[in-house]
Amino acid sequence: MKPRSRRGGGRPTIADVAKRAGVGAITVSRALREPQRVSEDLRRQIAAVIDELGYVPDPNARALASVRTDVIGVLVPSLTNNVFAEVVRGIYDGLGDSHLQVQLGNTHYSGLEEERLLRVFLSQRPSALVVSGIDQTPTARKLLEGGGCPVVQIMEIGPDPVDMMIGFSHFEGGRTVTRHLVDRGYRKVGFIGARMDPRSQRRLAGYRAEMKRAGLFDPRLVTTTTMPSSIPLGRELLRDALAKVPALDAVFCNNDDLALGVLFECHCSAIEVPAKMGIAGFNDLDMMSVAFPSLTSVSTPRYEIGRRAVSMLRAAIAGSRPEQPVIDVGFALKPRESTARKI
Amino acid sequence: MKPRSRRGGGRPTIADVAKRAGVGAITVSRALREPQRVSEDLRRQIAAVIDELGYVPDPNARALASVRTDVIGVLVPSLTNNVFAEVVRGIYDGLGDSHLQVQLGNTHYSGLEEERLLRVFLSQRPSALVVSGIDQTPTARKLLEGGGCPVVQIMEIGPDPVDMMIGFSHFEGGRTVTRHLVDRGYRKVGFIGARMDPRSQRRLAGYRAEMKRAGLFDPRLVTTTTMPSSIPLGRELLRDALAKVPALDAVFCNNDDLALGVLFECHCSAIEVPAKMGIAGFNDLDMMSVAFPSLTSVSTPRYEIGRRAVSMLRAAIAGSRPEQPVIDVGFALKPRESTARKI
DNA sequence: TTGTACGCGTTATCAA
DNA sequence: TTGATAACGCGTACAA
Repeated sequence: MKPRSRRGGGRPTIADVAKRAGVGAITVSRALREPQRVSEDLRRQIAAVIDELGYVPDPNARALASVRTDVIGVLVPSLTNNVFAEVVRGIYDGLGDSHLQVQLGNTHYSGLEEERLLRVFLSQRPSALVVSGIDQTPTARKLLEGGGCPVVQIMEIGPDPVDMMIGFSHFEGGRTVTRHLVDRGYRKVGFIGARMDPRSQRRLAGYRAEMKRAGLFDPRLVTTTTMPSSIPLGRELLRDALAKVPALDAVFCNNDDLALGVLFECHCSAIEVPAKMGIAGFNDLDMMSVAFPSLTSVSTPRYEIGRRAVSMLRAAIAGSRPEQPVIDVGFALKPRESTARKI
Repeated sequence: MKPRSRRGGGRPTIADVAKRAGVGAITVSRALREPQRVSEDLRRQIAAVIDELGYVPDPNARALASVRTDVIGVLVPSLTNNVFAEVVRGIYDGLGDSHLQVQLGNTHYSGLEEERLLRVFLSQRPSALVVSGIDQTPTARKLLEGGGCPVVQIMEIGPDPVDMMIGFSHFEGGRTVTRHLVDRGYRKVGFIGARMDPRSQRRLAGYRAEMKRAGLFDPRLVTTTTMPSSIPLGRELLRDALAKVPALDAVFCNNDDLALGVLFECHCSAIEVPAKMGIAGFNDLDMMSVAFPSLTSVSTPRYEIGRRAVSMLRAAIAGSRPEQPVIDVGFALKPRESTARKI
């Protein structure tokens, strides 16, 4: 019989703490997770030994031995995108004093990558999952439904939640902006879009519906690309749009980056904003209100979505199902100088 | 003796695969990790069974049984900040076809939070670690040195690496921009800075050194805040700076967001750029070249830093120490219209 | 309130 | 090239 070889770096284990404190290992375990079930005396004693030895629980061993871990998996299509960065911030803030850990995954706007990450995350037995949007692949949906943990889909709402949902209607958002432009007297209202993920598509659908209602729709007014959105791209797309329709007098941009690019292109080409060109963006990043002229946009409660998503999950983990599984947080049009044309 | 209870969701285990394939569990394990050590026949057979059963290895069990996991921990001060977002992109791209996984941690510019995350990460026995900057707390430094895995400090270089380093001198960066402004004939050159993390501090030090050299330094030219950087904040800070020094004729902004805010403030207050106000930023985000007028900045190889950091780590994991533990990737001044004053 | 026995799924070690 | 056995560190079930 050989001595224990201690394959792991020789870090103290729960057994070391137990021996030193003169108690059973399970008591140490309990002192950590359910202090109220351990007597005051032992608790203090154990705490002292833990401190002395510098004991840190091994999360892997914990995960292996337990049915559920304390991690909540969060899948977003992008970390760079300010929109999701704010959602993530809301999520972290929503954690509060809970023991939950966040595991972040970046799907890069790919349904297949979402599937892959879902498998990776699910293999850790998370206590809850956050996924973005409502366009999961059938396989991903099955994985979510069979995951055995609460799930919340964020940023959008739709008729058929996997479990819970919190977001708003991008179709209505697109419609609202478009109506605003039309109401301001713009007639050749273009749509400029990048990336064109499902939410962008629905904003476009809202634009199209409203333009048709107003009898102003023309497919040549729509300029999109699947390239990632950026400020430089906004400049390019406006040039493309003007090449197709020189009489263009306003644009609804897919998002705020594009809108800022459009503004720069207008400055550079001496196109007056809002007189000769109305500009509206989407999401209302903080730069919109300080640009010159200030830019119209649609404010979306991204931070709140992250925060409330976690609240819903924490409640679900605790066993209480929400009365309302689908929450519409809405959005708010922010009319500014860039569409303030004298009518 | 009770039947195995199968606590974990009933997923197939390596033992199931082994039994079905008529081999030992360890052979399945090897077929997965070191295929060349398993005969062609068995390999195919095992692969078929894995496919049939839908077996997925449990990362926790793997981590528990192994000395090292395949994760590389990455600690950055912010995920929102475009600079670090690009570093992270470089890191992912640098992974290539390796089996390495990335575990991301956000320190929120806090040394204590960095310490905490370091403990969390280290408890997973990562195969390598990436940390940002060179200002770790003494405790964090000890943790890194005792972590038993390769470490690379990124974004900055300094005299005393924990292990490896890749970055550039922020002091020199600040100095270079300042010299550029002075060379263009600006005399009341202000410094505007937000957040003021260690790297910002060193850029400020570079500014100060150069201004003193030119005999132009005045503490009232410096306007900083610890608030997070943003475009709106750039507008505010310029107003503050002008209130202190109405004769201000140029500003070196801590970063590009502030520079863009400064530009908007100039537009709004009808201050001519670059004639009455020179503007320079730092990092050269893509918006800088398309703004109107285009904005001078300092291009920093963030993506490359991420990519090469991973290369260094992969080499170190494979056992080869770099000849050069500290790599200076430099930076490049990008002079544009915003500082193109006729001299 | 505390402890005992054992299983969680995998890999290291050593022998064949 | 393959396999048997013993860890890895912790939590669950049940007993005391």
